[in-house]
Amino acid sequence: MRALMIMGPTASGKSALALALAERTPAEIVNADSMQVYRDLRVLTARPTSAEEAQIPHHLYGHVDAAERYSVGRWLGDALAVIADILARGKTPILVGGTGLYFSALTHGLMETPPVDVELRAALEARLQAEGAPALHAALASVDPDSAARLQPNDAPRILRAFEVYETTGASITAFHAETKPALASDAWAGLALVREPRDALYAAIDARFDAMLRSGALDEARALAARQLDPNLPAMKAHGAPALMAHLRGEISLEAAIEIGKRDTRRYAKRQHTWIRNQMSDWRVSGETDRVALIKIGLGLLQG
RNA sequence: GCCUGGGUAGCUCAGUUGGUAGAGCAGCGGAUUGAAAAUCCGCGUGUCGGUGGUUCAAUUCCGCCCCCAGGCA
Repeated sequence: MRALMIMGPTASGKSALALALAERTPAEIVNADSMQVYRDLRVLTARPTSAEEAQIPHHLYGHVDAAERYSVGRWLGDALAVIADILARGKTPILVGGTGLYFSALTHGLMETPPVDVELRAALEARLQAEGAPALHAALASVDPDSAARLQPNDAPRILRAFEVYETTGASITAFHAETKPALASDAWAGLALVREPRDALYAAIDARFDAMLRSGALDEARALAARQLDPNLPAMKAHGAPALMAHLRGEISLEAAIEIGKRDTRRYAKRQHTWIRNQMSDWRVSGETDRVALIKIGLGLLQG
């Protein structure tokens, strides 16, 4: 028994495929999407419906509050526990999602470092605010030249991370990377990555789905999220469409403009997902198949090994 | 039908005193190890409406035609 993983660009139909496969074999579904974990974002992240969740057990969907800062590390721990549990019950874990990094943590691993002190993190963020990313990058270069050399001077999150790892451990994050081990053995999983090219049809599906989200209460969801007055830098506050819809609710932009921004951000994301699949997933079965029956056949084949 | 303005990148437009053209947005390529739906790097993708003429050379000048907008009938 091994795990099946399904990755694909947003709106490519991967959740429906996972459900179809779970109906044909003893399996449970595990979320591998960084935004569908947030409780507050049911509509905007196109999470499976409660009817679908009633059909087949779903895990790691909406189990995190938007006020929390979830991360790859937390997800990896959660996912490994859920996978072990499903396997122990004699079922197949089917992981579905669009977050390439999450799958990578499972199949290629995530480095192991001690937890970072909250105050150190806050101090570095303050410094980033005050001096800007290039200054922090220059400072990093003086203590960890290897990492600074492969990071762009404006890539704030990565510079910050490299810095905090160095401050905490005294070693280069690049050295930690080199020691990474996969969380799952290569024979413990099979992966199916969906691509949609040319992208015109996918982009049309993205636009249509965003319109459908609005009819399903996306604006109300954005209003409720805005009412919580959370830090706009929290991950959940950056879900596609959320920042623009909240800006509209504040009267800053028209609804039409907000919709266009939400759709555009989603399209750009789909493009990045294609780039990831093309260049980071050589050990996956990559398929441009769109026919439902054919896809189910491919999925079942991968389950058999 | 006549007059005026306009047809240049997917869109909105700029420009070339004649030497095959450039901005914004959209888009495309890439990176990706605890924010990853994040973040960052890179790239103009073009029968300059059509056709004939003048010219060494026309997207640019001239003629004719087509299309769009507004005005007059």
